[in-house]
Amino acid sequence: MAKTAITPTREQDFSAWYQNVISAADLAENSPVRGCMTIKPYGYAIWELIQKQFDAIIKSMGVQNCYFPTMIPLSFFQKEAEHVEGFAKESAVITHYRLKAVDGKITVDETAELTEPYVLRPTSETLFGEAMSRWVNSYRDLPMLLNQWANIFRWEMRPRIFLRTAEFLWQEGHCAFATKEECLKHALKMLSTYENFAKDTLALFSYTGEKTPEERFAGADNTYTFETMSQDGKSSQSGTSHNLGQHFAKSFNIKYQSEEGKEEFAWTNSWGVSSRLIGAMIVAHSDDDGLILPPAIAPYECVIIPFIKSDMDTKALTAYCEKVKESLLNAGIRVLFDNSDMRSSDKVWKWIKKGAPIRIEIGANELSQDSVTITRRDLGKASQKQINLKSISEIRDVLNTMQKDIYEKHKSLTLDSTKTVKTIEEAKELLAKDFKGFIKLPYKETLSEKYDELKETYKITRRCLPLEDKETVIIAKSF
RNA sequence: CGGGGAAUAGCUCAGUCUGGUAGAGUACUAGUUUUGGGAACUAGGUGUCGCAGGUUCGAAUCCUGUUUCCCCGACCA
Repeated sequence: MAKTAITPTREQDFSAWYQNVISAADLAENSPVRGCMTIKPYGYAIWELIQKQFDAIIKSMGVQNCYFPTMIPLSFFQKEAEHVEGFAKESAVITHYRLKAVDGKITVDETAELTEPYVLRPTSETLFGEAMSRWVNSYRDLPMLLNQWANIFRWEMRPRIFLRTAEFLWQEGHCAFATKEECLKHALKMLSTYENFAKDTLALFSYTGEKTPEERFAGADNTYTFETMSQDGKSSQSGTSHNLGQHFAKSFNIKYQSEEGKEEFAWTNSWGVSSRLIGAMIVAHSDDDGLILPPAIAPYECVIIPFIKSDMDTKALTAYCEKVKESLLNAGIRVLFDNSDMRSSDKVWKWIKKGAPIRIEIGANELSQDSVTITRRDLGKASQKQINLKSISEIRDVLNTMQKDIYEKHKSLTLDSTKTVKTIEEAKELLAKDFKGFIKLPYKETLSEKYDELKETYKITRRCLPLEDKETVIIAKSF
């Protein structure tokens, strides 16, 4: 069997494989702080590309960015009963504002206790609610479409790098509307925006749907989600959109005067995607040789690797590589000329593990033929081909095709690993045979003790009721 | 937060039972020959043994506490 860059393989131990892909690609590492990660430059570059592209989308939809403090007064949580219930168990709380040194040891100064503790934001509905109560006055102020890019704290009991960390990065949109209909329509619009973004940018196929009541966001009328599948058949809640109805408007007193001069409560929604997207993308696409990045979020879509022979004119080769790099940059392609003095074959492996979509090899052959040799990361050596420098812009097409192919592959994986059954007994049969994937069945079938039994035994959860068919529920193991 | 495992060189780990002052592979540095999916030889540098106490003439090793990671649960808008 061929040697793989990552051990163990996905088949052998998916969880260990996942962590090794991240460290081999140099994306992130565990930090000394419990449950938190340090995102390294290559990993952060991926997040920046996600940020940049999604930010452009929401701005084109009329959303404006703003920024609130990381700390939320404890009293804000008390205003919405369900909400505090939902987040109480995973909140980090700031209680003191000063340190002291005793015998050279730094400790908390117990005399410097805050009169009101602050909660490190687990989400910002309360802050936005309080602000909107002042910012919304007239129907002319609506809709108010806001977003913030921020860090979030949730004291997770069992963290997993990117997929579930105690601190993570996200965007949270918070919007207020004059009518119930507008608000719901917009929440659903954001859900489809996420679905398309996941497809076009992260090459992720997803199931979109509504969360069942027990999975709903604390304080929402409806929670919508898009769920993506990992290669071991588990589901990741990759983004959500909540229709908050008037819960927060009433708790925080977000009122406006209508055209008729009447005072009305606004309707609000909120929606977010986080750095979990990176984790979802890794478990969906990567292989036993490491990371596979869809071109749209690859820090470098192409990496040029020179192959130097001892009797070669190094300067001529370097100059040629620079020329190739220039023409790719001119074609709007993110490219890196890896001119470091590693061995060429080591560079090849390095960029395989880091998931660079296209590897461009340039050596004596290419130099003499005015060409380059390209290899697609997802297809490996079989996809290797030589193209002429004159038609170098064809690489753009290869990247576009690759983006689509990775999506189609993930779509096939998901559809092939989704089984539809009619009864809870059939679902049980599947799970008993160690089925890895999603199971679709009539929702009412899961409203019995038999489902609870299944849930206990196989650790499955209701993922969502697909928008197009709310009588059906998708159940799966969760990340 | 409960149960189990772990923490020693950048990385993977041996050494811990039986206390005596730190080791391998790999990586790294230099040189030579190499280079198209993980090169070979030669010569070198590398450690608060997670952290804090304790026992001891002496602690990576024994004891106590603590932090972090991994696995299984519970938890997870």
